[in-house]
Amino acid sequence: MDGRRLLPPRGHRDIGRELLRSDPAAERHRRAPHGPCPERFDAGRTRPFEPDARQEHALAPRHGPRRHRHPVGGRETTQGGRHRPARDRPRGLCRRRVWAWKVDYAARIKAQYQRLGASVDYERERFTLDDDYALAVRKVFTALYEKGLIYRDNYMVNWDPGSHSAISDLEVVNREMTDTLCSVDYPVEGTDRVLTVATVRPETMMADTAVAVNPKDERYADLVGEFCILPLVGRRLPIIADEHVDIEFGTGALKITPGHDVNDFEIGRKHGLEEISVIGEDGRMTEEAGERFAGMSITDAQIAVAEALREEGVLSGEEDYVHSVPFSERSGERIEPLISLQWFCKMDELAAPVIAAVENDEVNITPGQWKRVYLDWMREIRPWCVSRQLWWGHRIPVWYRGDEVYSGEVAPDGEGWVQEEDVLDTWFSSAIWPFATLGWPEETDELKAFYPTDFLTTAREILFLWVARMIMTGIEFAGDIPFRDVYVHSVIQARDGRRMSKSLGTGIDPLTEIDEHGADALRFGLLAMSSTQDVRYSDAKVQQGRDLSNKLWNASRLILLNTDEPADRSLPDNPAALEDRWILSRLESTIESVTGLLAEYDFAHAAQEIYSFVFSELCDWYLEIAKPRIYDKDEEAAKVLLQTLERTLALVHPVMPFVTEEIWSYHPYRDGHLVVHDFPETIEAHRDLTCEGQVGEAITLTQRLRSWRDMAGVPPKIVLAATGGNTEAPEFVSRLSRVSLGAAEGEPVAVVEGYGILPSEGLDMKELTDRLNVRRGKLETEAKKIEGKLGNERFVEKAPVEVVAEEREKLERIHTELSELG
RNA sequence: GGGCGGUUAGCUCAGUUGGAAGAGCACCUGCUUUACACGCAGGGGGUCACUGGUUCGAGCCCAGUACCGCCCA
Repeated sequence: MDGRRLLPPRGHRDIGRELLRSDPAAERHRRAPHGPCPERFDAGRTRPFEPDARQEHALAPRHGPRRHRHPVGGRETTQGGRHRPARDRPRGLCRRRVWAWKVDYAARIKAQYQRLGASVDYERERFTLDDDYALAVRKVFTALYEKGLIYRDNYMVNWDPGSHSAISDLEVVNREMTDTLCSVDYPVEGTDRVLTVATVRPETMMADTAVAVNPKDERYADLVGEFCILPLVGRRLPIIADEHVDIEFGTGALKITPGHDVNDFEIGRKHGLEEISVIGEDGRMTEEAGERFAGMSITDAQIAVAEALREEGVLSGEEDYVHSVPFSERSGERIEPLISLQWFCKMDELAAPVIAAVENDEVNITPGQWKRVYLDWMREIRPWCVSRQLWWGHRIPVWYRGDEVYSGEVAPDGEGWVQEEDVLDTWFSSAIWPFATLGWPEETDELKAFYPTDFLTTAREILFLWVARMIMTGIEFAGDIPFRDVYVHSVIQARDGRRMSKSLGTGIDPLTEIDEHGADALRFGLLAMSSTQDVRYSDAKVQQGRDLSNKLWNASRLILLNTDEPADRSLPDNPAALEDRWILSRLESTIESVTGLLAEYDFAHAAQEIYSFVFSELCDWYLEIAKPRIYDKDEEAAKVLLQTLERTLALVHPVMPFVTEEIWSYHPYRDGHLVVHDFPETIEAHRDLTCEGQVGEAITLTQRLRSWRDMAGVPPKIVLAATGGNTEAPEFVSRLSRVSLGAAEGEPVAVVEGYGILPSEGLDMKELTDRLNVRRGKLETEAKKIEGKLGNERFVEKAPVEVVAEEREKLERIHTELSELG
């Protein structure tokens, strides 16, 4: 290991999100000669190492929900249950459990990465709660607080009644639900008219503070500015105009409940409406909901409120309504949008340089379509809720004493200070991963050497949550972007096209796949199958990887068991044998192509190139052509074989590290491990396009002869003889086609590519005639098509001359073959 | 409701600027050829979702339709 990598965090439970693309890409960077900035990489999902949702869920209920907030700095809300005492004992317990878990989990992750063959520095690990990392987190928080970018406020959050915490958008999953859409009549004050509103959540109506209509809606234009009366409660609600209201939906009148609906909250703030909460953080109705409903669960309240409305005769309609409803990924409970006292970070100021960095291509996002998606999101960015009500995590570095509030890296001097109970959102500490892991805020050698990094691979769902925030903090605190390239990897779906997910049971465990097919096969398969942004898991591609691994092994056996180490390894630029020049040239083309594809992060095509070079060009043709010389211990052949094998192994190693390293250990040129061997550079002198053309023609000739043999039903053992034709054809054509060219004179029974095939036993002339007739039919159809084209004056006139000339050549070739068929 | 992606061989997917439809797997026929049957050779198989348009020429460009998927609201 070269000591330049950081431990990629987090385990691979499912590979749908966890492709190893960073590894081959990193190796390309590492081995390719490049500038003074060495690289490091964060592999895979690389969410910095923290307990995940399941772990937290397993911990939290055991100690009960934590609900203690210091009210300083924010307006109190009307929800209940927020003044419970702090529970220090559970925090301590939880912390110990998390650390025990961390030790165990870190070992598992490490083992998984090792089995997958990730080329990282296993000596360097960082845990987000390490002392120095935690200090960096506090420093960042304090700096943002002092700049006035972090503040405390009552705001709408995704409240998870199950885990008793605000949760991030990422942890919210939307599901289709059928609910009852209730139409409720709100009488308009001072008239006998009613405004009918439609809602799936009648139980929140006690928190209504307005009714809104679209300003363009003529039906209600005269009512804007008037008031209506909230049924059951009797409160006066202003009728306001807001463009957000959909004229087509329901009656076109929308009840506004700023305390319990995200959109209503925004509208409420815009119009300065009162924010009332009737649902508590425990998921039950509060006293604010009125005696009749207080204490009820939301489901019970829904039924009870509908019943009450029915009694009053204002429930004018009920129908089934299918819509998507947010649920917590942590607890499985339905998310309650609640107004809650939380810590926020202002984003506008921090986002501006991030938008600029991406717009100016200082940070490239691949594939390009994500750049726009990313920018769209960044331009609409909202304040970030950074506080969480969990037992573990980075405790917010804020202390209270009476009305005083202090933020700093350590507790303030003096008596009576109480630290904030809330902890930071995991993405807050993750946001500084690229530089905090390198020792920031100290100006360490690592920081100087490795920051900024070259690239990051990531999943698209955390492009905003994490990647954007890393860029923000990077620019703000480390003084530079954290990486130049962001590669958004594709999502592998289950074999049947469904999303991979534990709850659906559609996950695929990479370790099981490795047990069955080997790590090299899995790595190859994942690269090969990930051509587009959403692809199905393909067992066939993993099989292909296994086949490639096997092929490499066997080809190497042929080479290594039959060659002696040459006294002088160097090769002339132009070896005497045609096939030697050919394979060297083809290898150069392949290296050039693969290098280019890796640079573009086109891993699927890179895998394809490698596969076809090894199978087709190296094994099927070159090794077969060279076999006699291999067995004869031809020295120049040995040099070509050993060098070609060496360079091929180095080329394939990033994709298949295990088998290539193993083969390398038997290679006479071995000098240290392959993992630190240079990625092959192209050798221009080996390029020989004339030779590639010549051998290409010889290969085509061989294939035509073989095909003809098959058509004529000639048994494999029989060697045919042919006369005439091109006397320049390489020796191997005769050998590989089992048609001895120019070996005899006689009256041919057929002509193939200008060679006259002589009569021989085993020739089934009947079979041949039948099949040749089929062939003739095809050629004639094709000839007619081309003749039609060339007969079209407009084609000849308007198409480029090259295209027309090409068509003429094609036609000529067809006529030649037709005449050969006789 | 808004945005994006997809629809090509039995299956999973390629197809660069418009110029004779490709790969892997599966299938068929041969082959115990001394690296490899996880192999070799040969072969069959496609109205490129549908409709219209641009063009000498469309899988590719334009408009619309249908179905599938993802993201956001």
